[in-house]
Amino acid sequence: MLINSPVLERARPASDSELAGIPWLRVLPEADREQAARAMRVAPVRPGERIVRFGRPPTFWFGVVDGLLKMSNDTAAGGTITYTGIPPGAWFGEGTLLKREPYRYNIEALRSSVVAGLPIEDFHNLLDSSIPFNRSVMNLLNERLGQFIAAREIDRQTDPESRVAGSLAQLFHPVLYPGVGSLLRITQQELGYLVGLSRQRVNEALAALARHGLIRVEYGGVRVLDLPGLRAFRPR
DNA sequence: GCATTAACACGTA
DNA sequence: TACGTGTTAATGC
Repeated sequence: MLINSPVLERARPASDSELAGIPWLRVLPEADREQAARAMRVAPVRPGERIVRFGRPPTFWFGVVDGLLKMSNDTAAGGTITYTGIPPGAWFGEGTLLKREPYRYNIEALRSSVVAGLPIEDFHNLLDSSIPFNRSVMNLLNERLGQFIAAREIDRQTDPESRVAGSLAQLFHPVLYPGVGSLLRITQQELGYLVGLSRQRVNEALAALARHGLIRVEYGGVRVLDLPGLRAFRPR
């Protein structure tokens, strides 16, 4: 059953507290919710380990229970393009599941994480039978479309402060990443990987954003104080 | 000029 | 102890 997904070979059933952290489960009628909960698998992931591999057929709809993942692609030139960080509460991969085509990106853990997976057949069963589930997935896709437009805008900013501000604001998205809350657990090194800056430059940018009262830098994380301000940050 | 890597001291989990 | 942070110095485009 777990063919093609090495990560979830170590899987166990989801605990009640893990299930409680999954927003789309709550919109389902009880029978559907219980079936999905039974089908759900949870597994730990080591730093650097891949959850999704380019070219592999889709097997699960994935969610981040805890930790931090990274979506990226390898380039012909031998480099890596990082698209986004994936923090707790995120669910991803539905596009690939819908098309039943191979994954077009890699997803790996930036640090020790816990990942949940709903098997593809259960995902399609819910899509075929549940209007609340369809609404929830449609809402997710809609929010994500907004993310992509915002990401283009962030990419056009050249100064490090704006890029760090924009990338951070994305990670605090309350609908896409409901597990984050106001404190995002991320090191300055990890943020550097996501934004494409050195740790030292990220440190400097964070200090600037903190001076503006937009965030507070904490040990091993960043607390957001003014999300709209962070989203709108521009250098002066 | 500005960002990067390297290096170090210091504080925290 | 191991890791994350804050800072400085040297180097490169």
